[in-house]
Amino acid sequence: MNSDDLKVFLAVAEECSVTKAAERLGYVQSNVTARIQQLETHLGTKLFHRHARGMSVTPEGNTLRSYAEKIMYLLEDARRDVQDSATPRGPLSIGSIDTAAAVRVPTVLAKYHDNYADVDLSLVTGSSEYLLEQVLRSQLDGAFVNGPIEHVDLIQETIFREELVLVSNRQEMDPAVLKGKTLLVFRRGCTYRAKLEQWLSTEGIATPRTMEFGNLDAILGGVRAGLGVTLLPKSVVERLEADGSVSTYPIPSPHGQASTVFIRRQDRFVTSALSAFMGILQSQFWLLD
Amino acid sequence: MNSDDLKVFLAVAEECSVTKAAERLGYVQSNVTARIQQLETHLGTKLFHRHARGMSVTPEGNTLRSYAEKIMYLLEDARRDVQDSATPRGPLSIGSIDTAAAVRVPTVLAKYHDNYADVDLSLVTGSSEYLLEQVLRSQLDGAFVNGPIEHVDLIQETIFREELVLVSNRQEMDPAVLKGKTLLVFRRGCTYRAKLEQWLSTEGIATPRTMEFGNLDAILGGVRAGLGVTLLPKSVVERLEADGSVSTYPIPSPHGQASTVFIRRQDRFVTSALSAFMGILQSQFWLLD
DNA sequence: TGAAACACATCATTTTAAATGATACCAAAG
DNA sequence: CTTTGGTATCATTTAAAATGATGTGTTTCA
Repeated sequence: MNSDDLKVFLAVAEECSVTKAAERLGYVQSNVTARIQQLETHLGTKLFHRHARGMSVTPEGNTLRSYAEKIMYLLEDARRDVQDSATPRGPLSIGSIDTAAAVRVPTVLAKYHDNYADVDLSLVTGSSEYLLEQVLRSQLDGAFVNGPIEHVDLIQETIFREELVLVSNRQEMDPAVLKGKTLLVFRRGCTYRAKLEQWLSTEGIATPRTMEFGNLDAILGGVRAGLGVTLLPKSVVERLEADGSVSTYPIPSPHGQASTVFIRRQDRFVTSALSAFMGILQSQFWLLD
Repeated sequence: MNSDDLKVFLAVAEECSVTKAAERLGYVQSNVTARIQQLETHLGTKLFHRHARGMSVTPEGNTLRSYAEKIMYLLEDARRDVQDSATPRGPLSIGSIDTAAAVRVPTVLAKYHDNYADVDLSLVTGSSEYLLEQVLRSQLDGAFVNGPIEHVDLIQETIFREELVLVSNRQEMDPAVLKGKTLLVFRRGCTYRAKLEQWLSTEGIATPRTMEFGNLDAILGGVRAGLGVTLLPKSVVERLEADGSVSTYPIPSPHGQASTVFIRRQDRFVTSALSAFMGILQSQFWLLD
């Protein structure tokens, strides 16, 4: 048994399918079948249940899986640690929630790129839940998400605190106008929506109807068109408010506070590229807590 | 890079020699050379310095080495964890210092063998230092050594406490007789010797001359032949004392106390065979502390 | 109910990577 | 200045992995 066997095993375990795993690995199906069988023979254990829809891991397979994952991470970290020279280079994948990506993160990225041009930087946006998952799977080196996060495998550092405001195209703003209004929110995992509902329940106002949008610009477009109101960090709408296209209403504490944290996997090797990124964060923002 | 590459790499790193590594792995030298070169090319880093006497790892090589060791252990543990069925079987290597091997351990081994005949049990004797090293290298599943041990990678459990006594062939025994006597000790790493010296310094008696022996029987033979005296756990010489061939003199506390601990690697998978062994220990002795 | 779609298994064949064996080379020790 | 003890090179063999075509069994749905 070696790490290549485990790589094949893991692919099948994750895809629950020999065919899909083969596709992902760039192999032909029969090869993957053969290698799984070989591994099972070698260990003297059935690792998968076969059924018409695909494969599913047995308890023994599950045991192996946790080892296999650790080994894969170690192999990758070993390569990085050996190759990583002092000056940052190579790929760096950062995730960000849409709101942070709109106002805070761009300046960080710009400064980072100025200083470390050899790093191939990429930014992925998505919901906090999605980004968290990606960081856990080591698909992202780190991500800005809504905090606080509770997870043993992650390290979080609070980067900035945001003041949440209700945003509308009306001139005067008042919580009461929410009655009968529609709330425009992100599709999934919107932390702000939960905050709003908490607040409204203390105000004795019923939760408004909601419309779900896929991105920030769509939401802001909707607000300007009078489609409804939304809840966003003040910093995101500051410019729009200044030129009069929207008006805002601050949410009182504690509901009006949101923190953005930078998360990364606790046990993975920190590349010099990532280390430098965190350095920029520290230099640009007070690291809170 | 996969775990097979790392296995070859580790062998060379440990042997400081391609030739020896090849021998150990059952390969031909040119193959190992080629694979190391390939690995270096792949990582873009020199992993070894070449000199006339062999190879030595570079700093980068050293970095890789720690990862490689972890990965090797994980691979072995994965196999064990998946294969290990509830009923203990397979190999179990236990180490023991000579004194414990003489009186306490045999009964444990006997009982273990009675209960778990399918386990292929082996016992290695040696100094505490040697056994500790072997356990750390996972050459032994566990070992009885003189405690206490301080090591983050090891778990220790105190198994029995021994009362140390001076052993002589004379009838009357007194610390003063040590003057001008020779002390018979084990070659290296003898904890008892240190204890004796501590005690003697409080008694104001000069450290006696010493003779070094390789095993317990030789020491006891020497004592009976009037060659000198020795310091051993009371339990070891109880039988000899009863039949009158030696006499003993107890060392007062705290110098006269020695504990025997069972150590095992902290982070390795505990096979059912080892688990059962520790179960026997618990049933036969009070686990102290 | 039967044909299409889907998924894993089997097997003969090809391809690739690893291992071998012979030899060259190099530096230190004698 | 030759032997010894080590690594590097390279043509060749061998073994393992990957492929491609085909078989078998299950579900889906017309």
